[in-house]
Amino acid sequence: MDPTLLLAHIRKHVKLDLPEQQLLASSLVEKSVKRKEFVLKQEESCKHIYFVNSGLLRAFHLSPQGKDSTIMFATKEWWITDMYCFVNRLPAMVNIQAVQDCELLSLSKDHLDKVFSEIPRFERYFRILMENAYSREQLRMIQNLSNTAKERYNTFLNKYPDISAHVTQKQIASYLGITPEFLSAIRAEKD
Amino acid sequence: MDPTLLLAHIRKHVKLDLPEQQLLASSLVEKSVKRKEFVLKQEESCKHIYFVNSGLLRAFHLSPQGKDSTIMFATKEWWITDMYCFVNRLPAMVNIQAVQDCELLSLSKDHLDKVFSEIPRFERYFRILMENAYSREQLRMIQNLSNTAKERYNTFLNKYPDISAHVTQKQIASYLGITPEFLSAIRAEKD
DNA sequence: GGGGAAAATTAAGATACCTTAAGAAATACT
DNA sequence: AGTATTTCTTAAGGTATCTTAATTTTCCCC
Repeated sequence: MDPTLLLAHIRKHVKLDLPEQQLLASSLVEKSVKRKEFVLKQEESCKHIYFVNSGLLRAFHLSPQGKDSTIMFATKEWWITDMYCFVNRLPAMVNIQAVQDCELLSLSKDHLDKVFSEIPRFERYFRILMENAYSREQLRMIQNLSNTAKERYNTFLNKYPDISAHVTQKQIASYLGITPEFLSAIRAEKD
Repeated sequence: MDPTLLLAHIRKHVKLDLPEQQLLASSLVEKSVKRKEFVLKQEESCKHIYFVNSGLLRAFHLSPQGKDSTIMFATKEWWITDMYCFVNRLPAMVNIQAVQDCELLSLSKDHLDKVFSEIPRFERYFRILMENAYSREQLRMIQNLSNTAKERYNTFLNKYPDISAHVTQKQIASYLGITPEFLSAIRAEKD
C-alpha cells in the first residue's frame, strides 16, 4: 500500500500531520485492475471511491436503449466513483471500467466517514475536491449547452490532451454526446 | 438579519452550538433584490455566495454570439453563486438575476473561509452541499447526453414543479438547451 | 384599466446530427 | 504471424432541432 501520490496530492491543499497520514493510509486498500475490467457496474451497490495511482478509467452510463454516455475519465491523481449513489447509498447508475491497466487506492464510504470525523483537514481537502468537481461539471454544462459538437471536440482535445491520446474516438464521441460517425465527419472537415 | 431558515437547513445535516450559530450569523449580510435585478453580472468579480430566504433566481451564461444558457435556478433554501469563479477568485462567467423579488443572505469568500476555519461542522455542511451539487450536475449531464428534449422537459417538470410554475418557457428552454420555438412544438404534441 | 413590451405559438425552410450499412484500418487474441 | 474483433471512415437518407418571421397571447407598467 503506497499512499505517496495521494499524500502529495493532499499536501497541495491541506497539511496533515504524521498520525493523520497514517490513519488515512490504514483506511486505504490497494486495488489493481486490468484493462477492460470493471470497478463498478450499473445496479451494483457503490460502496467505494477510488484514487488513481496510475492508469486510466472511464465512467459511463448505459441507457435502457443501450446508449453509452461517458460521464468522466479519470487519470493519475483523480478520484472517481458514482458520487450520487456513493453518497446516498443507492445502486450505481454508472459503470466504471479500466481503459488501461490501473493501480487504485480504494476507500469505503464507512472509512471515509470515519476519516472525515477524525481528520477535519481531510474533510477540508474533500470539500475543495467537491467544489472543483462541481465547478468543472458546471463549466462542462455551459459548454454543452452553448457550443457545437466541433467546438466541444476542440475544447476536449485542448483541455485533456493526455486523455485524448489514450482513449478511442468512440469514447470521446460518447463523452461529447455525439455518435462516432459524426465525430469522424467533424475530424474529416479541414477546419 | 434573520438566519432562521438557514440554521434550520444546516440543522438537517450537522449540529451547530449557539456560539457557532452566532458567529455564522454575524458573517451574513441581508440583501433584497427586486425582480429582474442582477446579483452578479458576467465579467464582474464574484466575491459572494447567496442563500435564498425567499424568491427565485436564475443563473445563466451568455455566449459571445448572445446565446442564453441557464445553468441553474435557485429557490428557497438553495445556495447560489458562480462557484468556479467564486472559488478561484476569477471574473464571473455567469449572470445571476432575480426572477422574482428575493430575500437573500450574502456571505463573502473571506467570511466563508473564516467560518470554515472556526466551525469545522460548517465545513462539513458545505462539503455535503458540494457533494450534492456535484451529484446533481452529473445526473443532469447523464440526462442531457442520453435523453431527447421532450424527455428532458418532462423530467424537469417532475423534478422542479415549483420552479416550472414560476419561470417562463423561454427560461425553461434555455435550461434544457433548446429554443423556445422548439419547446413550444414539444408542448403542442398531444400526449 | 389601457398601451406597450415580452412571451408563446405556428409554420416553412435550413442545418446539425443520427441511422444504417459497408468497407478499410487498426488492434487484440492464439 | 494470421485471424478475429473492434474501431474508424464514408456516404446516403432520415430526424431532431434551429432560424426566421408573422401572429396571437400574456403580462407588466403607468
